[in-house]
Amino acid sequence: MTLTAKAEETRERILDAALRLFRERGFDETTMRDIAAEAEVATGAAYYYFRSKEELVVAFYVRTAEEAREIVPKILGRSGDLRKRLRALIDLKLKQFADDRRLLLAIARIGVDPSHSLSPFAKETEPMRSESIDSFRQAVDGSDARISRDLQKDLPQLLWLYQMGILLYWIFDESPGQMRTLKLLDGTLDIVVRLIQISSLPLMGPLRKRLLSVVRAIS
Amino acid sequence: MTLTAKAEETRERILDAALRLFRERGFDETTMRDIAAEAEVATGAAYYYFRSKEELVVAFYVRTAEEAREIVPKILGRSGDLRKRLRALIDLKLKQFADDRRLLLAIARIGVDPSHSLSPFAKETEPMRSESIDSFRQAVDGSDARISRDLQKDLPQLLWLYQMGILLYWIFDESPGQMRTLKLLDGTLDIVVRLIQISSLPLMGPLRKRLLSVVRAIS
DNA sequence: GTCTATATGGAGATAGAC
DNA sequence: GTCTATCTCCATATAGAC
Repeated sequence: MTLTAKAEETRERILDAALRLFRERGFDETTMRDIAAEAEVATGAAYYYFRSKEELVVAFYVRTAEEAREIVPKILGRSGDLRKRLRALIDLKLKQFADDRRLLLAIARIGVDPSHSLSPFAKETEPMRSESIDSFRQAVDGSDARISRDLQKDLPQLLWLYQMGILLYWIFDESPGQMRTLKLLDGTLDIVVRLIQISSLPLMGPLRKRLLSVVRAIS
Repeated sequence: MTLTAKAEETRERILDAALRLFRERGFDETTMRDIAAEAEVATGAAYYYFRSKEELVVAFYVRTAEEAREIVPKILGRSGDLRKRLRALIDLKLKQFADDRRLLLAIARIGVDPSHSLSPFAKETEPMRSESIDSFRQAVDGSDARISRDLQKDLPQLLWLYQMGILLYWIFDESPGQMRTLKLLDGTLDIVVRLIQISSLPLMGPLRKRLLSVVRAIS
């Protein structure tokens, strides 16, 4: 998988050409022929580096994940408040994708099919997924919220799922400045944090255990 | 939109041929040429009646919705228990689609894109959607559960959304007999009903109001 | 209105040049 | 290993026959 310098340059040229065209005219409106022409290679060359058009979008997604790796520790250092920490993580993602929001539509189409190898839920994308889940683990563990031990184990995954839901809503949110998503985020994040606290009360043990056993049975 | 008898027969022949082939070899593996050939018409004829391959799946979906219209009142007559009533509605859908579960994958791909005219969330499919939501309204209204008035208004839509989530999970559930979905249903339905009851307590007014205001802001 | 014959344009595959 | 030229197959469009 290690590429020569020349190959690496060709690959980057194709990816850049693709992202440029996707931004200009949209994913569906851009053909692989267009991309190859823009990068000044034959169509087959584009397929040599990216097995499908969707894989170009995934490559973009991977780029942002690499960026995030460096940023996450910084933004988590700012506060111990769980709500703020979660908000920081989600805001980062939204910011990273802000200019290419519609592009994620292509990923969303794949995303609903977990058997597709490029789905965020597929085995093949496990490394990226667990890295993302792990950032939620950091957000939880480093916070000053008191969370029952059993919940603490599965919470990061649940929060990641919550983030995916928010992202999905955002992708299709055509309200000005996507303010509907911001409202959704404002409203639900508050509820989520409150539910975490409520369900961590000893009184809530039975309901919490039931919920967690369902979560474990299906995931 | 009223078809002559002959046209109606052709349309049915094409739809039946399509569903037969979809079942035999799957949606992606069946081409419009295959379908037209199986129905003994030209490719264009298939497109005359169905604007796209997906529309054939939607036609199937509409068939089951028509069936359901007669069955729903019967199954809701059997018990006043909210949990049982909701379970009956969801079980019906699962039963109706049981033999063509994988076919719904084609709808799921569309489904995530609310701007697609065939999405269950699109304006164009509003009649079907509201009929389905209305069956949940019947399930709630006719039950013996005590539900706060404000929640009662939005609850049917929320329950419909819950059902869509279950269906989505089921479509991709490859466990034997889809028992994972049944576990998910068993576990979550219990929690859902309990949450409805808990949140209807006067004590929960503020949290409930916050939740409902979010729901209204985004839908 | 109902349908056939034929055309178009794109995703992806492949043989083989270098 | 990198890449070009060319091919196949399909969804969908369209002109026009009946």
